[in-house]
This record gives sequence, structure tokens and C-alpha cells, in this order.
Amino acid sequence: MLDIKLIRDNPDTVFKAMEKRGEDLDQVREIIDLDNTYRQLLKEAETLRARRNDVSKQISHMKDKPADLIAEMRQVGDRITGIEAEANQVAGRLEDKSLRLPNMPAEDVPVGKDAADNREVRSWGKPKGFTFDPLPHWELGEKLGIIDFQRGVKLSGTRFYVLSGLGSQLQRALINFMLDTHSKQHGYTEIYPPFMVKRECLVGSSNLPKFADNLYHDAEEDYWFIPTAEVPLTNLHRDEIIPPATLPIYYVSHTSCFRREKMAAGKDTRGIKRGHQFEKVEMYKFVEPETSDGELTRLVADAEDICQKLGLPYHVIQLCTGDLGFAAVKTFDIEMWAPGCKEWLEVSSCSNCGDFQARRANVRYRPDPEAKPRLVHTLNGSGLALPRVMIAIMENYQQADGSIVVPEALIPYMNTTIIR
RNA sequence: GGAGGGGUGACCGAGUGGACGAUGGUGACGGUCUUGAAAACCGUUGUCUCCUCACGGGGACCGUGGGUUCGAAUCCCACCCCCUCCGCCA
Repeated sequence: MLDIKLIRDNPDTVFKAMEKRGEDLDQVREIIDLDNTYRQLLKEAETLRARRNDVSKQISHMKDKPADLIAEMRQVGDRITGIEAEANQVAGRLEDKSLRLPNMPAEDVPVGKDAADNREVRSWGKPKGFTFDPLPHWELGEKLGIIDFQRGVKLSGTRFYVLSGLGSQLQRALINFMLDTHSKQHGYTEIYPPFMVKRECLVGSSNLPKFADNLYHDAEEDYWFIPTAEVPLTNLHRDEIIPPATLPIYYVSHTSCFRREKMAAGKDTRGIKRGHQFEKVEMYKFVEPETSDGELTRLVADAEDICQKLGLPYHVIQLCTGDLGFAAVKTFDIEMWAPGCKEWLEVSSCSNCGDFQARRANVRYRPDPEAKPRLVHTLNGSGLALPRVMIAIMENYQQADGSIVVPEALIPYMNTTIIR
């Protein structure tokens, strides 16, 4: 959520930012109108309230309660109720509109229309040459008996799969390797959060109200399944004032992620690239506003470190204004080359969200013991998404006979050096 | 799930209709005193929001949401959470 004061006082800044994103500017105009109406009503209600408070105080001092004053105040009370009902209605609409307006891109984000305008900022490693035709992971997985697509469908339907034997072990090894690396080498505190959360958590992270159609929801108990660990991690400090000298806070968390993928219907249905349930290791930072840009650089570096330790070639691309996620100020994606399915796989997306989520989730910090609370900045980045890294490993480390060499970094986590 | 108890400011803890944003204490900060420190004493110490260039002023907040009333931390209703006991369970 943007600061309503910013929208009010510098509407042009907001218009320009939304234009760069390709957003409909009418939303901003509506917000400004609703804000004006709301404050007008609030002012009326508060003036009446001040009068009532004053008179009530006077009445409390009087021996004989004056019936006419009380009657008058009863009317004032009714008017207050009426105006407030109206004000609440306007406030509700204002909130809904505000929650649906995306964040403003940072000044240095390249302006562009869509993914085609994203920029490669660097690349690492050389794609391995093959003396044979590398197979896609779904063929490798089935041949090796480590991915069972048919039974996944039997159990749960399309976009579900079963990992078995060394397939399952490879995933577990990767999870442990990533958690260990981030917690022991990069300074993150490991968190195990709930996978089902309350509605307000999704509002805090900005998945709701706008992206409800990508979420699983238990109507009976009103639990929402997390689409990423970013959701519970954002809310870990919801409605808190973080004490002085505490920031930055770094968290890392492995969770299952649940996504309906309504928007991507029919896309990427083959293999394990896009399922309704997948594992992810997520890094998350709460930082002081002045430091968030530098923290993003280091967040990307922490994600890259995993790629490098696994010996998997990748490139880093910066998203342009038109491709930026809803909450992000600036984002870098990491993509790995998959020689089997011959495409770049997005294994990580690292974003600085500025104070956008912090305002929604009401996460503040106190710079000094005497100072007023300020909103923190939040950052999130995959470190990394498991299925796609599995694809990259399988396809990059495959051999002519269909076996897969285990990357060196994972050998201590596996009971084998080769999957065959 | 059943029975009972309880949710008040950073913390402890008073407050059952009217000067209560909330007594008191602790902690923290500033000051007096002291060579220094402790003790003692004095003072300061919430969040949000609206109006104002500012000084300052208004409004809201005592788990959450409704209701009663001229007026609610205090009364009524619903819900949530915590504690104790019982039941059930990985």
C-alpha cells in the first residue's frame, strides 16, 4: 500500500509511477476522490463529537440534568452515527482501492512494457556441451523412477507428481543444503512457520485482496494456504514496533507452497516446473529504509551463491517497470538454463518491496530509544525454488546413459554420488 | 469439545457510568546532590489520525466487533485469545 499522504500531496509522482507500470490511472483518481470525501465526513463527525464531549462534560457537573440539552445531544448523537456510517462506507472503498494499487518502481528500474524489455545484468558459468541429445527431466525422471507423474495425477489430479527414492532424497538434500548455507554462511535465522494463515496475513503480504484466485482457501475455518513463505515471514512482525538496534533481521524458511495457477491454466503442464504444491527455500529481510537498496544486492548474491555452489549456469535479469511484481520496488530474477527442455527456468526472484508491505502489515521499528516509530523496508528472495533447481540439476548433470551425477555440494547430503 | 478464571499503556497492577489516555509501582531517559557511583529527591516517558507554515488545538484507541446512554475501560450481546481442570488426539 502506498502512503495516502504521498498520493494526496504528490499525485503527479504517483501518476508517473503508475504510468511506467502500465496501470490504469483512474484508480489513482478514484483514491484521491474517496480520500477527499472521507476526510470531509470525518471532519464533520469530529466537530460534532467535540461538541458532544464538551456538553456531556458540562452535564456531568450539573446537579439538575437539563432535559433539553440531553434531548439535543441525543440528536447530535444520531447525526454522528449517520455521518460515521457514511464515512465508514467511504473508508472501506478507499481501503479496497488502495490495497489494489501496486507499488511504485524505483527510479533506476528500466522502463518497459513487459518481460521482453527485461535486462540481463550478468551471467555466470557456461552451459555444458553434450555429445548426445540431452533429455528433458520428465523423461529422465520417469526412466530413473524418481518422478512418478501418473500416480501424482491419480492421487491429486493434474499438476501434481510424486517424488520417490533418490528423487525425494535429492529434494531433501537441496533443502538442507540451502537452509544450511543461508543460516550458517549468510547470517539468516531459520524459521518454520505455519503453512495455513489468517486472511490478514495475505493482505499484509499483498496477495489479497487482488490475487485471491491464485490461493487455496479453507472456507470452513477461514485458513489460507501460503503460496510462499514470504507470507508468514512478512507477518512475523505484524503490528510490532521492532526495538532499536535490532535491524537488519534476516530470515530463511523452507515451506511447501500452494498455488492454484488459475492464471497459468494450460501453461507448463509438462514436468515439475509448475505444480499446485512445491517446495521453496525463501530468504526474507527486515531492514532500515536507507539500506534496502544495498540489501537487495546482497540478497541476490546470496541466491547466486547457491547456484554457484551447485555449479549450475545462470543469468541475472532485472525486471522492467512493466514486468515488476505488485509489491516490488525493484526485482532481479535468476534463471538457470535447462538443456533438456531448452528453456530458461526462473529459480529465484529477489525483490525490494520498500515500505509497501510494511505499511500493510504495520511493521515498524524505532531507530533510537527516543525516536518515533518508522516503517521498515522488506525484501524477499527465493533461495531457491526446489522443483526448478531439480530440473536444472537433472538436465545439466545427466549422462549419456541416463544417469545423473550428484553435484559436489550435495554429496554430503546424499548417500550417493550418482543417481541411476 | 465441556466447566471455570482472565485479557488495561514497555512491564506489573488499580479502576463497575461522568474532569480516566487512564491512580500507583517497575524499567528507561533528563536533572539536583556526589570526586565518581549508589541511594534519595524532582521531572520526562504511548500509538494512530485530522486541522495549522508554526504555536497549538480537535478526534480515536483499555482483546475484537456490535448495542444501551447526553456520556462507557466501567453495563449488555457476539466473537477471538490466554490460563486451570476434564475429554480427545500425532
